[in-house]
Amino acid sequence: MARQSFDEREVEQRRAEILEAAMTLFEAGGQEAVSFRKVAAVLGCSYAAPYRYFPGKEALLTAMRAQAFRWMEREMLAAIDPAQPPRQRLRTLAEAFIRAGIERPQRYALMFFRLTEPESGPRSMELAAAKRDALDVCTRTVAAAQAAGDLKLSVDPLTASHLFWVGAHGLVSLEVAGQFVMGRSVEELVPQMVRTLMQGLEEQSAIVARRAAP
Amino acid sequence: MARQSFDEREVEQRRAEILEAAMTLFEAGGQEAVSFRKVAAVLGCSYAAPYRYFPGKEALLTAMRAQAFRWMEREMLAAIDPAQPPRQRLRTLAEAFIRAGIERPQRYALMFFRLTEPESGPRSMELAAAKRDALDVCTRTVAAAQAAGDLKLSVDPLTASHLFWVGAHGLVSLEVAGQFVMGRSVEELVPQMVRTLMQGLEEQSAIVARRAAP
DNA sequence: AGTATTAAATTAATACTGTCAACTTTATCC
DNA sequence: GGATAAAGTTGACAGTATTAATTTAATACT
Repeated sequence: MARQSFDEREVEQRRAEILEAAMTLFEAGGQEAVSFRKVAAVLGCSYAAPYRYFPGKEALLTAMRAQAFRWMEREMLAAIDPAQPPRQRLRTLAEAFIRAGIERPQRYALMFFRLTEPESGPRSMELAAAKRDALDVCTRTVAAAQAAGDLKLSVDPLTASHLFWVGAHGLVSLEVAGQFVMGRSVEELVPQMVRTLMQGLEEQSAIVARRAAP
Repeated sequence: MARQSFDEREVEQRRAEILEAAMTLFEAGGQEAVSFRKVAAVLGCSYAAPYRYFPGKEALLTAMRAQAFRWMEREMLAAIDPAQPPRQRLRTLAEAFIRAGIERPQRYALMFFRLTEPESGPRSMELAAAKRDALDVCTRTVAAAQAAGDLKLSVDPLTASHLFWVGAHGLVSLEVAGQFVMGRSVEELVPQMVRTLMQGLEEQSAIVARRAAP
């Protein structure tokens, strides 16, 4: 028999090279700067070669999205400071997410600004995993705060972390899409959102207690 | 001298026809189903004719966005029931926004899923106005609730309405982008988000009072 | 009425894009 | 060395946005 395929390592290596080239183009000029032809030009191969490794542009974008979610996860993990009290840690985490998104609007848009289409294939698996892992950082932090007794939630931790996620995403996505032009900056809104969510999620008795004995 | 231009009415009429054709295509197949060539085909003119009325695709999309915001404003206004107490009215408004967005994901994406680029030209003015008017519905409802003494805010009404807007948008945009695949539906999250925001935005003394004497 | 003027519309052309099919190269196994 | 099959290349098709050159047609003035 003849050679049947690259070593799995080689294939994965080539895929990574293509992905890297695509990411380079993306960082330089956003989503519309990425095309199979430009990617091929960067790699010095012909424009149809990448099709051997990604069945279409959507697959390439899916891989790029997964990478972006991994990046976001790292950003969040890097922001966690174990020295901080759990409550404060959650606040820091939210701020890190928001800052990261605002500083890299293109990447954020890649991750979140798209319509759902039926996902399938190995690339989508990886994307789903990356997404889950990023959200897990948030969920764990909420759970830790609750376990430490620093945060008394009126809902379960998973719901609470989802609501934090939703709030943070609302802020970033509106900012990135330029919907705050009404003379108001996100900077003012971020701490207010975080405070509002914390206060709104806490057991009301906890608030009373906190006010009575700070 | 010869004819210098269409009557302004005629020009605006033609523009409206083009916009309508574009919207028809959009409703049928989303953003990628809209092209100058298809619009022209629908209108029965040549593919470059629309350029007389919209300088480029971005201008056409801007006009479409304004229309979408006007639609959202109508949806919200239609949901307002003066018979309801102001507090409940706000809840209803949030739910109407969220429902509308989820039912028309393409339209919602058109409105919110895009990166900021320097806007200019008359079309952008109209878009900004439509956006402002839609948000104003929210702001007015919050202000009315506060004026009626039904809602005691710990922040100014404009900030409060912005936070409601952010929360609602967070929910819709994540849902529309298919980010809730982790086995949780928006339906559960919507009321929780609304309750959390309301509770978090209220004066803490008001909560205590509400608990003491419901 | 006839003609000059000029906006509106059309056509041709450029430069891209994603994707597929046919073809060539090339590395490995027997 | 020759067979084999994967990897890569090339050509082609059907789109896209956009611009420039050109044609059409309607008006205003002589």
